[in-house]
Amino acid sequence: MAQTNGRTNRRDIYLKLRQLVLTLELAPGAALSENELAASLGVSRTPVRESLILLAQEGLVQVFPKIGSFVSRVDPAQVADAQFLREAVELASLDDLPAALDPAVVGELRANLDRQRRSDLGLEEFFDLDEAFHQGLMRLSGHGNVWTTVAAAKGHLDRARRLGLHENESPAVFVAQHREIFDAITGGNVPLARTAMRTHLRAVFDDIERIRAHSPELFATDASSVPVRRNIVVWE
Amino acid sequence: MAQTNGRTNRRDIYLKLRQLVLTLELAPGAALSENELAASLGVSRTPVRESLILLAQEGLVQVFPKIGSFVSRVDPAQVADAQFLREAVELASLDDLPAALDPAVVGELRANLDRQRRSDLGLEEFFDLDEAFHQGLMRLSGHGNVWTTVAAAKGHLDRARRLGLHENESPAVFVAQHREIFDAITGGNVPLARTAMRTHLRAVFDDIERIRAHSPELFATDASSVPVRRNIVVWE
DNA sequence: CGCGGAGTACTTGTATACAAGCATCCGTAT
DNA sequence: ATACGGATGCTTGTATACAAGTACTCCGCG
Repeated sequence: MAQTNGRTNRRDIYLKLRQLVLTLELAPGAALSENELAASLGVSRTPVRESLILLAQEGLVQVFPKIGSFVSRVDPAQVADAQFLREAVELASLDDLPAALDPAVVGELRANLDRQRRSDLGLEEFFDLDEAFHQGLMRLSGHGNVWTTVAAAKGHLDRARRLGLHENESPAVFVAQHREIFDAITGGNVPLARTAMRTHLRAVFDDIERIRAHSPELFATDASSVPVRRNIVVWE
Repeated sequence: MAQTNGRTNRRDIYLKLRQLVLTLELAPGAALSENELAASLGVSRTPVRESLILLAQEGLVQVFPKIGSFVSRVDPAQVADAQFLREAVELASLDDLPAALDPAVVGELRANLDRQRRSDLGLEEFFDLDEAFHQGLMRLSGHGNVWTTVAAAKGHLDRARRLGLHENESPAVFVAQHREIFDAITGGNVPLARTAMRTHLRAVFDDIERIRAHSPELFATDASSVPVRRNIVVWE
């Protein structure tokens, strides 16, 4: 928790850039110029640069000294790592569920699921609800804060998921799986919840190779390859 | 993964400060001044400041705008979170062990264990070996890179471990547990490995309350409490 | 036409100057 | 003696100037 209490430009810019990267509005491989970003955002290089450093630590951007900064391409290895991490954590979390579930969180999850079933659900709305749903499950077992770490590590996975859903059918199948997991948990059937959770988490992951064949330019090939310096910074 | 290829002052300073915090040479609660650190290290504020921002994101330091920066006190909640995370990941890793273990890694682990059994083992050496041992286990199942994420998240846990061992007996019991885990793995007995691993990981954790009673000033009480501004920056 | 090299325009890394805010200490008034 | 207030010295946040290095462009030469 990089808590800088008072509102600072850096925090705002960090969150904004992070959002742009995760939503693919800043495409993998795109060149980022500290100067241009600073000019676009109406601030100096300092907060922009510090934000990029944080994003680099998360693996969302790559900074090559004296060369340039780039939105990192989706790295299949990092996607697999994030998949393993979240699966391990979320499954272990199910084993720590208390006998009496917190009714407030349960109600919140139920409301979340209701919104997921709305027919006019947009993609970004679904991702927000999905994120909140999984974090809520972690809170049920008292490990809500661990989700922060998982969330920080799964940037590559999230981008791959977005790629999959952008060119895929509706997220209806995932919504149904969410329901299944939730019902198993509230029904006290932990083994069933584990099975449903594992199935759910792997559903997205198994799609990645297909996506990669479809849009190879968004994926990393060699980890140390330097992207071309082109300014594709077009947004808003 | 924050790869800035060419050597930069920032990377060096970041690693140095991180080491000082994790080894408790910079005590929890100590005040850090960007200016003083810069002067001590012979550089300007910029690389120091950027390092502190990274450490803040890891939760190892806290930055209060216009007030000061402090080495974060050990937060029992974050220790518990890290414990849960590493246990989930390391146990799940055991389930992914291949039938044929990589002989190179196995040999490396064996050599590591031999060094752990040396009678003149220093504490810092033990911690280094311990870190390498657990990372090696993850590599056996092909999840070596995930250890990076776990390592980044377990800063508070590591500091608690050091506190425990500083005032505790020798790490001999942990070395024996390492051996037990290793033997179970090479013997192909995954269930036994899981049991041994869980026992091992919880051995340290269960000691924390005792340590806390002994040195309460190093632990956080209220998450939002601002430490006193005193310059105890004494090292080397 | 092909190729090489100097110039140039960009990049990030670092240092420094200034801005804004908090805390403490000290002097003054009550 | 005590309460209040302003000066002062610290802090981090931001902006900017400069340094070092890469890559591309373009012109001249073979």
